[in-house]
Amino acid sequence: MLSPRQQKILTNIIRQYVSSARPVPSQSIIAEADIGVSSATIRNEMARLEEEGYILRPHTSAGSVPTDKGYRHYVETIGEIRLPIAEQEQLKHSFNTVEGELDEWLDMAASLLAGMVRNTAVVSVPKANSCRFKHLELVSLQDSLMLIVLVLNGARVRQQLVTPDEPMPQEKLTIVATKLSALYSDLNAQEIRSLTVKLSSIESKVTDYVLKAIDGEDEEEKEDPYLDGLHFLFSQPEFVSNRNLALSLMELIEDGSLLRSIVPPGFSGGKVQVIIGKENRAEPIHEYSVVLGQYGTPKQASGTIGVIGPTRMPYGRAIATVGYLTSALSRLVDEIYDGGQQSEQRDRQADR
Amino acid sequence: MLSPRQQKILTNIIRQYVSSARPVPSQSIIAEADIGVSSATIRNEMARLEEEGYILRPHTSAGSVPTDKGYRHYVETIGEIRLPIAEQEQLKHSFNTVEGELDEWLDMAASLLAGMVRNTAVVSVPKANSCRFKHLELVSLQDSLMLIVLVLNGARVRQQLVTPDEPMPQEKLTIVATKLSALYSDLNAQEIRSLTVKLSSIESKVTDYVLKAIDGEDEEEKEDPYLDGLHFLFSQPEFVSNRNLALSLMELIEDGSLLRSIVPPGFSGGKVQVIIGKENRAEPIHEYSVVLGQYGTPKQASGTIGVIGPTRMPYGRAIATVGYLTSALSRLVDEIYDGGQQSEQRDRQADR
DNA sequence: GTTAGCAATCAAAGCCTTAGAGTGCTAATT
DNA sequence: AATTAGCACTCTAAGGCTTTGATTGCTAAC
Repeated sequence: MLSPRQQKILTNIIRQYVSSARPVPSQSIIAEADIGVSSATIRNEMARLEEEGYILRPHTSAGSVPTDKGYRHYVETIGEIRLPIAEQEQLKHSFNTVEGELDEWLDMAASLLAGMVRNTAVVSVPKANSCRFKHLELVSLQDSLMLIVLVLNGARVRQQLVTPDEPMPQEKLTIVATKLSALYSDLNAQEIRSLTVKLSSIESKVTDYVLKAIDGEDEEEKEDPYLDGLHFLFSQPEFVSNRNLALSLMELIEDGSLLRSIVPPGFSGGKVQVIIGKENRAEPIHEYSVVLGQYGTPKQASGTIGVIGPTRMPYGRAIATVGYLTSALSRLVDEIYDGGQQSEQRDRQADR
Repeated sequence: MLSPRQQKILTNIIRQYVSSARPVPSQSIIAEADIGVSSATIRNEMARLEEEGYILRPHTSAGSVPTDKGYRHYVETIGEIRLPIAEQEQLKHSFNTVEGELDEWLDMAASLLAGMVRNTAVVSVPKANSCRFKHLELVSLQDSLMLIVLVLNGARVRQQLVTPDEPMPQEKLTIVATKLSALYSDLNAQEIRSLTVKLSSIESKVTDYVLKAIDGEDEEEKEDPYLDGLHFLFSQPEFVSNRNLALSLMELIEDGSLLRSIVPPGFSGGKVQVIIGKENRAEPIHEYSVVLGQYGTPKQASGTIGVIGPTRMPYGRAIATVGYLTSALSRLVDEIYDGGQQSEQRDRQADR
């Protein structure tokens, strides 16, 4: 519906508005976009763009500001975006400085994303769709205090302090742990429940905890996501003009309910998804946009990574970065969860 | 140096200013403080308080605003403060809804503190002054990936993914883990290093990780502290008047270097410490105050809990709450770290 | 369809005035 | 010597008015 020239103008308006945060006048469009017409023509086109709802004007004699619809059109038409090789290298490099634990990778991902897009980044902990027992360990810390360490599939480690009824020496605990580890190996909660083995008091106490923990994993994710770049929310000029909105957004973020209200109902992996302004379900983010990716695979485990910021956001960069990090984290999850495919795994190793 | 009446006036100015955030006029002092003099007398006293540096005036015809010195005096003279019983009960109750992991207790502490004082709360993870090996477990996740789970004293669990050179069946790993667990039990890094036992390739690889982990614990604390109530920083009127300051503070908080720059060099447990405005070492918090407590004991493990907010802060409440939470967390650390004293432990149990 | 030219529009900044909150000072009072 | 009533003085905050400058909308010519 938009002529190529209109598109070009719209795109240019968005580019300029994203970086300057002020209405874009027809003059600076001719200056920046290499289009062979005068400012008057641009103004004519602008009038049409406004009629169609792609832009709006703060007042009669002001420049153009993109609307949600304008951004939407922009996002739909930029097509595949890749990060420049140099920046990919940089990300890869930072990523490689981390070692070991999943947490740190996720934290790093949030930090990189926030830095690249200069907005707030959120990374949720991957949630496995099936939770299986892997291993159990009981450690006596002192006579009447012991630590249960539970390893689930996907290298998830859970721990809890427990006070047994009577003191338990380490040897005894080791025997219990070994027995239960063998018994429950690779089972899920339901399968463990259906076992009809006679258990001692301590064994059933431990089993109770194990079941509770696995059930907990299967339920809603309660774990707080990794956050970074919160301060960007407040350095943006949008914050000044609408303080209350930014504040309620911040509370949403802090109490951890952000992702729940952001992620749309039918969100499944694949492409990076962009939700712009009023397209958001949650009221407090009607003036914000979100760029979301899902990493991992539904079969194994999957988590969400995203950026949130004012609708005036560098969508290209955001989409590219989220896309890049999505595949990086996917590889990671794959490595941790899926042992079967040796060949694939070698690929991954080589890739890093 | 201050007459009782001057004290009374100063205290009242602070109380009012803390809750209203606007200069306190002589009128409202007579209204609130039950002092048998006229506003003219108050004004005379105010003039003297200003000369002495306890208060200052935004301009000639404005009311009083406390200075750092004024707050300092106030804090020195309020004496022992206890939380009202009702609120103690409430805290205790919230605390008891949490179960199990240390992390959750700390998170809860931050959340409660922030809520009570309506400011940003920080709780650092307790750092043990000595780190000892407790237990080791190796879990095979797939042919070429294994998980090392290391338990240290104080119920600290550390984990790392490792790719061994050759596939290792679980049985083999269990044997290795059992052997090393027995060998290193209750030793610290140095003692482990001084052992001269011949180790297999896999055993020494695991040992390397163990040593690295223990060394890491002994070093600077790198773990991010628990944060809550960040949004309070931005709902305060102070934020509007000095946005840049609040922003740099927020960056400080986000990159985790906050506690390092807050905690004064010779800070050791005991009493709750209050650092007001310019008394802070770090430049970005010269208009903020910090109320700090140290929990745990130097002998076992200790962490820091604190509130940070504008100098206009409810010091009484803050000190009382930090004090309360300090002892609550101390009990917790004691329970986890110190097994020797049975009698003490029973007390603690009864107390909850 | 494009464009030059110019009047019309509007926000932002500056300036002035006013209102009122609150003090400082003086002189009277206890 | 301390207190206080009373009043002039000070200073901010708010409102209104004007000016400035950026930018458009429109018209008429190309």
